[in-house]
Amino acid sequence: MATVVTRFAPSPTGFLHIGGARTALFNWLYARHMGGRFLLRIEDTDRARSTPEAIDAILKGLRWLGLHWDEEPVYQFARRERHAEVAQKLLGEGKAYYCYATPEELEEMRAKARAEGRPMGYDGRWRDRDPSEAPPGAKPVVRFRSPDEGETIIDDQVQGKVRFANKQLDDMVLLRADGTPTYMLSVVVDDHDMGITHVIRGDDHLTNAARQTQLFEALGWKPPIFAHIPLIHGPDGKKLSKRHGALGVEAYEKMGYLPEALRNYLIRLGWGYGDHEILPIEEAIRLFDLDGIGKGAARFDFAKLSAFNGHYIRNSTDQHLVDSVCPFIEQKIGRAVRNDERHRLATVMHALKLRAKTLLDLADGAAFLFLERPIELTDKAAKLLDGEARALLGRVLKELEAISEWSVEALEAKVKAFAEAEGLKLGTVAQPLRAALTGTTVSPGIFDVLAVLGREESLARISDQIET
RNA sequence: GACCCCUUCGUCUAGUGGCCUAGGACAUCGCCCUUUCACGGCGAAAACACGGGUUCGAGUCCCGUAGGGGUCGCCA
Repeated sequence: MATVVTRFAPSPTGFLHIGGARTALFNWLYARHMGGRFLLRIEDTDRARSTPEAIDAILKGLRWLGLHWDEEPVYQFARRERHAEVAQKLLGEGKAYYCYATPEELEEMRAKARAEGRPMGYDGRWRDRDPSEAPPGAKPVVRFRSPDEGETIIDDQVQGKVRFANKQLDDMVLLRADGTPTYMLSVVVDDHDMGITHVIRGDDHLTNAARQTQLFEALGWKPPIFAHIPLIHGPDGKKLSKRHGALGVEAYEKMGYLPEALRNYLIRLGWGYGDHEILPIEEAIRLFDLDGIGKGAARFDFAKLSAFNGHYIRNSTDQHLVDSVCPFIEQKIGRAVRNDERHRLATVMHALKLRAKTLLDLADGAAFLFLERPIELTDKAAKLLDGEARALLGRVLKELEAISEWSVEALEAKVKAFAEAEGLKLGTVAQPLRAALTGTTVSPGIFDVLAVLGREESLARISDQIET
């Protein structure tokens, strides 16, 4: 059995969007599962729209997701000579021909075909005409002489057997008038030359698979095995647009999603293995297979992505989270996080991470550590600190000042004893403390907060509220 | 318009003719835990698009209808 070789072949006209990321992921997973190779090919033959920035964004996106490719990426444009050579070969064998039809003529053909209810496309008018009849000075394109009878069958690993009547498929352009190869030619030649065995891509390419199969056959090459995966839709079932999630993966990074969570979410979107939801990458590699891919389009759901993200955050080590969240905190506070602050962050991370779905949430949760006195109160916190609560804080302050060992255990014992002595529920004491210490009504356990803030800062924040 | 694909809870899915009184996850709602919010635990509501067949028996097979999507470039 030959080694599996898959590829991801983005065109660098924009960032790596979520659909592309999933396609890349499936190709990567399949190659890893089969012990094969995963190659990267940049389809940059559209010179007008391809940009180095886009290439950069795509490579960065793949790396962030941990989808490392084997070998050097192939740049399609660099292989144009080879593509042209193949077109010449076809020309020589009569399997392709020069076509001098003008854009206006083509437009006319489409209009006519539509009116007559026929498949739209080129009518083959130069298929059998002698080039000597060419209009003087006109630059021709090279078209593929595609079979006009019979059918082309794709044995798709996801969609099953899909049949196309050959007469539905018109003669596609192989070489443009300027001599550069088109996508249709380039993919076939490159997939062949790169030894690609499995083509896993969006099902918007399903019809292309038929045309490409014809080309493979004309060239005497064996077509790869195809697997056309359904597209991802927006939450409304419509095509994914920017407002729903057709964003570059770097946008997800900025929103505070972990690459492992996005990966897991993407795996589950359109692929299933029984009831498995949480699939760490090694597990995914072990279980991934083409026949687990669903046929229906899936809708993108941020809520579920966030749920996965929360899971991965809770299961990350505290240190890893400190490292990951610091850039978000620095963004918020507008300065670098100091070393002592990192240490303090690490001591409450175990509590913070239970409360976060994203790194952005985590940064919000950690915000109280970075406040400058006197701290500002949210409306809810301010409302909670009425006269009675402030008076209570005064009495608690005395207790806390008397404490000798500023530890979670000692603080807890002290405050609990105080509440009991006052005949109060712990919450009645804890909430005003939380408001005074964090400026909010939501935070990790109050003893964790006291402990991480330290004696001096805690006492100061509390007395700030008593004095006002 | 032509061709192609798709259709199980709101969403992602399990289900490959009897195990389905249709399972899980997210979201929603309720309860428990509890110093807030989370986390965690328990529970509820919630789906086989529709119509015909085939079969002793259909979510599972076939046909049709409806709805959704994709493709029809000298873009990829």
